Amino acid sequence: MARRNEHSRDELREMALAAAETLLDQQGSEALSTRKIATAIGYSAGSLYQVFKNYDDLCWQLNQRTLAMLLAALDTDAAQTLNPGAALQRYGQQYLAFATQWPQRWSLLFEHSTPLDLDTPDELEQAITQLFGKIEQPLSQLFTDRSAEQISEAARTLWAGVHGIAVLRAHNKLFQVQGGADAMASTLLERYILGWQQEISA
Amino acid sequence: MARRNEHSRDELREMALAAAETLLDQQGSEALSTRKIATAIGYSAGSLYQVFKNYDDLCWQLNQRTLAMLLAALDTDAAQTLNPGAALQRYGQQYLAFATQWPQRWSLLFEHSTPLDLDTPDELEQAITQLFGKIEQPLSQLFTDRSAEQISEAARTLWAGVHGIAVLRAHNKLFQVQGGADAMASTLLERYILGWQQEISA
DNA sequence: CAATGTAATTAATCGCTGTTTAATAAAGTC
DNA sequence: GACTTTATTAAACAGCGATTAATTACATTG
Repeated sequence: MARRNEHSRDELREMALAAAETLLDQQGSEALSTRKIATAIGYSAGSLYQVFKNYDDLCWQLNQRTLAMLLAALDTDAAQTLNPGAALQRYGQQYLAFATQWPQRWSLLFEHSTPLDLDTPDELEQAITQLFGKIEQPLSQLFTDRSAEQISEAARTLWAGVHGIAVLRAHNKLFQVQGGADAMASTLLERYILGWQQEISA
Repeated sequence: MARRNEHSRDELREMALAAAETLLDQQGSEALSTRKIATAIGYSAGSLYQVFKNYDDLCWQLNQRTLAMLLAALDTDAAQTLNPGAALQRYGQQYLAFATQWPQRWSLLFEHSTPLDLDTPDELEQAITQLFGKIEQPLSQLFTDRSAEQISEAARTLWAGVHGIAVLRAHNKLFQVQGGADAMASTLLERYILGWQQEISA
């Protein structure tokens, strides 16, 4: 068959990733496959290997797009105008909301573990660094007398905490109250900050 | 071939689960398969279906054993003699240590999401409830004037927080400092408790 | 325009997976 | 010893990621 140049390489890549996102959203990561993606865009499965190194590479590129979406979702300029504590609260709520809105994409982002041979792509690591940077900013406003390392560690701790809440909620069954995740993240952030301020004044 | 009754049903089940744990520890959950497990115990893959409903069921039973191990690891009576704050710290460190010692089993416990059709087995839910109970005890000692619901929510929040730290550490690359997880969990617990106490006195 | 070379696309194949089915062999029963 | 029951397996099925050879379309040259 081979209708050549009907789509450019980049077009094919974009079509495949878009189709994969749709399949992922509708059927979950378990049901995702090269054959289904290829069929969805009217190509053969083998053609995907001209655009992706392998299935793992395709997943990384999916995750990269998801991370970009997540960063954009946290990029409301409202965070700039709010006071630092409220900004942190807002980040937490937005993170949980993102995990709710895109459960499958968000889940793939963290369930897809690096298969030991290759390490995390640079662009993914940069996005994660960017994510932590967002949290460090209001934190450094709140704790001006703390070192950059302490701010960085606190940012990672708080993000890990909110992430853990999202993880447990995603795996159902761990919370009886459904609306509890938001409140839990809120108190986690509030009490951590209050406690840290208490440490300093002591 | 069919040498019958060489092993009882329960023996076969035990052999399969033990072999699966070895394979899991050595090669990870991705490499685990019914054929490999069966070969390891000198049986055919089909024989496993007399003891396990399906592969998912086998994973659930693996996870059940892992949860039992985790509960046992947290069952040091030292927690009873320590003051509440130190007991919580100890639980956190022991949880992180468990995730370090059994990375593959611990990972399977949370990566293996329920495939929608069947819900989490009762025995697993009970074990999780037991886990939360352990955390609630020192918390209720620290915060005697709080309601059971508030204690319960705090226990889940703190456990989610420590769990999130373990998750991020397991997926490598998210922390530059390797020994940082312990310190992060420690400060998370300490500052949360301090902050909560501050809330009360206010 | 025709011939050649090149690159895209696919059908077929490989080895793997979980799962089911029919055949087989051993044990229990009368 | 004959018959039933049950454990066990080999074989098959559908699907997976990945590779390969063949085919088809395009581009380039003479």
